[in-house]
Amino acid sequence: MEREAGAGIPPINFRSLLCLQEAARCGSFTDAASEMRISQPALSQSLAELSKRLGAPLFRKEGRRRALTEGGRRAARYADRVIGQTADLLLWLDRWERGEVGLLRVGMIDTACLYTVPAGLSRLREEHSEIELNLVVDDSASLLSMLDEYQLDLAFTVGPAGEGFDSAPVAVEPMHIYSPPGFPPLEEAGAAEEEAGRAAPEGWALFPAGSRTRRMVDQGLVRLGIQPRAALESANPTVLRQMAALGYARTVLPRQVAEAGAAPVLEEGPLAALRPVEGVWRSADGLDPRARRLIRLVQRESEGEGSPTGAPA
Amino acid sequence: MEREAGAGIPPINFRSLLCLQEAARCGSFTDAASEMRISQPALSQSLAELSKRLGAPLFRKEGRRRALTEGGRRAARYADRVIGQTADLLLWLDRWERGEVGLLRVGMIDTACLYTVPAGLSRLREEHSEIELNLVVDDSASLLSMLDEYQLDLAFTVGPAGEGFDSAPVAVEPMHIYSPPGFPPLEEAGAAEEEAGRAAPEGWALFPAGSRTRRMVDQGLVRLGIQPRAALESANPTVLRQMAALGYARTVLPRQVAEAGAAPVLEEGPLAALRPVEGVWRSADGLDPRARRLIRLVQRESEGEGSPTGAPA
DNA sequence: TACTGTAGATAGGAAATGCTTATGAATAGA
DNA sequence: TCTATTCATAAGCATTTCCTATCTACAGTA
Repeated sequence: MEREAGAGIPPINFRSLLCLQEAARCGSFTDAASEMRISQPALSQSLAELSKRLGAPLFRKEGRRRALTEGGRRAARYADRVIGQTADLLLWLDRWERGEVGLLRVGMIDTACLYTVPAGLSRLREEHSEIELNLVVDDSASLLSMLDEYQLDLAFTVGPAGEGFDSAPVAVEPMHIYSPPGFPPLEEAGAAEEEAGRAAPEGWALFPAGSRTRRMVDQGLVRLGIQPRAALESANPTVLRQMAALGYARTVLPRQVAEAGAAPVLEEGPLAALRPVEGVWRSADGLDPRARRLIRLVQRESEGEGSPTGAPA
Repeated sequence: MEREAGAGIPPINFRSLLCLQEAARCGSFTDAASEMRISQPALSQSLAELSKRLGAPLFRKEGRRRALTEGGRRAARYADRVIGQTADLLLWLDRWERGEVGLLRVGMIDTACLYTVPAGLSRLREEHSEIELNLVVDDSASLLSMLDEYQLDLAFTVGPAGEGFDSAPVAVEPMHIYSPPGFPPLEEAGAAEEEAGRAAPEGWALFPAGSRTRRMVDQGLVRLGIQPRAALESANPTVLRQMAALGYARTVLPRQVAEAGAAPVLEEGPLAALRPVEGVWRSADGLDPRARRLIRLVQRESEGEGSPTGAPA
């Protein structure tokens, strides 16, 4: 036996429900028609058609007017409900289109979650409490694949985003070399390493090999004449700072991370990279209205700190 | 400012809601179309049209398929609700048309309420507890005018009903003359009254002047050679019996009423009239299905007691 | 009783809607 | 690169829906 979904439901048009609602309210076809700004025969026919499709008489002749039958009253209550629900839906959809309600699934890299985004996120919650937020923190590559798989609507990652994505810059993080207080000066360290190949005692605490930031850092260090040895890898910048602060290794961090600790125990060396943080979305679907709001707020809140170079499309 | 009832609500057809529901369930336009036994382009267009009218995208391209957007999910939930409510309405209307549910407003004369109708009414409540009953007890003329003014759907009155009404007989009540035990025999009483004009001491307790039953009784008494003097008038047959039982007057009552008292204190005289009790409805609207059920049950229950001569139309 | 105004129904034609088949464009998988 | 699949688009036809004009039934009134 085949299950038929809406089997037996006749093709009712909302117009006819509006006609019924109005006729029930006015108690007169003529008045209802003029209220609805359609002709009297149109309303009359519409109601006749509705009655036929529902399979029950909705009106009875009472004098030269028509009065609702009991079935008609029930159908009118039904029409009220349906029209009300429709109005609700239309209202919600409108607000959804405007980005005032709905779900926003956002992915962020660690530093974005720690420093760049939270202020804008707070503003968004203040201004639009009806936007439901889902947050994910991961590395750029993972976030982009989640975005691609429609598990996210927006991701704050290290740029550039690449094929299939659009993006708007929200911050540029200067990444400096940070050394523990007791470490030898960078020049000597670099020279020593060059001489002894990889025998130099001072290692580095770095982002994981293969990550966007790591590539960026590696290139920067090379430009500074440094070939770093990774003594420790972590995707968590706070971990890197901690290791450096304990004197185990040098590291390269966004300045905000390095300066976040209680006392400035690390010595800031030269700039190794300028890491761009972008809000990214799928180009195929365009920018979600809620995501647009968040990006705008993040850009506004980070003004002066990072470098908001452009507005989202 | 003019209040527009359903202003801004676009003309949505239920077909398109069924399409949305099915597409959401199947996750594929092609499958949904074949489930609904319409062509794939029909469903595709229907959904495009719906989306346009709702003013929001319901689907997004995901590979070569289409996946619901958040607005689409919401619209689909809405479609589920509306379709469910529509199915409920259709079911109710069907049962209403069959006379299984709904309101039945019934008027009855006293004796119908006391003897003819209650058994049928009980059966109706047993068999169709979802029929809501409104009962009114009054005299035939009042009931017929209430029926005419659409305050009743059915009335059990003394026949014949007259112009604009149809009817079905449910009982015939034999009405006899009943005298208190001490009263003189009827012949002498009649003679005495004829001789002395209206000086005879024995009065009559009768239905009110102008009532259908009173006219019937008067004619019957005339045929018996009696010109009754009304010492007391009441529309309540129980009152008439009581007055007769107390020895104040003769009366003419349906036998059921006369015999209803604890002991048979009244002496039954000759038959004065055969009072027909009918179920009556407006011919313009036809017989309400619930009313038809009740009439049938009343006829069946009173079989053997009264005389059910015919079935309702 | 006949006259008159009003409420709703019916008729005929134009416009919109919805369905079909045929075909095109984009994508996933081989 | 080829092929199969999924949805979109196009063109033609049937149905629905609306309009104007007219008709019928009823209520109030002379």
